[in-house]
Amino acid sequence: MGHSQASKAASRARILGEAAARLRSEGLQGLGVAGLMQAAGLTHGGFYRHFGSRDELLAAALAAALAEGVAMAADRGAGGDSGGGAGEGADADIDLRRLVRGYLSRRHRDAGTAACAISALAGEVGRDSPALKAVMAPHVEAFLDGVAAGTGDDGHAALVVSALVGAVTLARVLPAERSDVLLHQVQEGLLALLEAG
Amino acid sequence: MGHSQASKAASRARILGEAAARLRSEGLQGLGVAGLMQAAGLTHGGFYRHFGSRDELLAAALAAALAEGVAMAADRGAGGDSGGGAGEGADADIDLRRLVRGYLSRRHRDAGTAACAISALAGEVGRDSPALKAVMAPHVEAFLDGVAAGTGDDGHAALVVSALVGAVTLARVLPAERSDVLLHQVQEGLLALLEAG
DNA sequence: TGTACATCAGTGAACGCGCGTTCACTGATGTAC
DNA sequence: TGTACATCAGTGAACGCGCGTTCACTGATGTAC
Repeated sequence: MGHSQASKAASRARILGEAAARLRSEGLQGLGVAGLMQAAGLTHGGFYRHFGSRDELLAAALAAALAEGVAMAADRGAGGDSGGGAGEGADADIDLRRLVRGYLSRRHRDAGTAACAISALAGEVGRDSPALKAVMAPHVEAFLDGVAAGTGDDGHAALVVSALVGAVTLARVLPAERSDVLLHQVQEGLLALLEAG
Repeated sequence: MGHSQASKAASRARILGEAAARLRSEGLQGLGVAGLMQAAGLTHGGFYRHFGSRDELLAAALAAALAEGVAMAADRGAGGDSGGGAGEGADADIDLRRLVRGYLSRRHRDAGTAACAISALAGEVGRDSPALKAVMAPHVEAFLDGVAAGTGDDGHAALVVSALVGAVTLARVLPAERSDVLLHQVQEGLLALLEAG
């Protein structure tokens, strides 16, 4: 076959995008080289033209998944719909009420492939290598800082972000009805908290 | 060799206890039959005298890990020290302030083998089989109910439990200093919330 | 109480399988002349 | 502009390895007489 430099970059982007999606819906352990390459329309042998090892891919894919979350949060802050991402406030401030409602929506809970990488993977990453923690930690800090910019209080931000992540995580374990109730309760609680300042 | 019925029960208990510990510190995927049996002082072949399959073990070990959490929470409620467990209020009410302080302690964050199974495994279980979710869900509900008995408000309980689980999960990803700060901030926030009622 | 026997917890070698990784190869791309 | 050549993205067979699982076997346990 033999392909151009441009198509190599496209392949890499396709592999990373697919890997980020699989990471969010299947977890760190669910990401296999063979299946990933097949999903990207390639054979497994070519993988090593793009990444030195599966571990290297994991770090890059986690970074990609987290970066997409930032982009999604930015979209939402600018008036996008509900759903997945979480991340720094960047320059534009986050609309906190919108964030709370979107993050604690059934849609985000069931998003699978499109869910926030922090809530989907923090548990596993916390048990994994320092390398992977180092990839995720700045995004968690940026998320905290972004919310703090909205609340004007670091302590409140820590509570809000923890509750967001914990609630979605627990909601994915509970049966449908109770899960919906939990999301709604935490949503109400956080909105009241934001109201009170 | 050949052993008595009493020693079979002891072996099973040893296997399950070791499995529960490994589950909490390594996650669902970290639990291998060979390593587990070796840690229990047996060879891998004997595993199938106790469990029909690895999946069956997983369900039993998850239940055991969660049950130990209930016992730990009960101990704490009765005046035990800080640390791991979370679970239903059983009959005795939970001391909520003590729970918050213990759950959000560095000790619990770093507990590994002895950490609360809900915070350690909820992320993975939420992505796993309905069978495993069905094992964990009642414990999450009991945890919520136990805290609700203390707050007298289901909504507050949902927020508190979500924040506890989310904070510990995020604290395991962040570098030491920021992690400590996060735990402290969420602790303060929740204690203030409990104060306000 | 002592003897013969069935049971079955535990052993350790072996299995099939899927994984991450390697490698010889192909052929279009991009360059040198 | 056309020709010769090096590069290297992608192919697909093969590898070693560890996993969950199976199985023939051992020998103490517990029972029947």
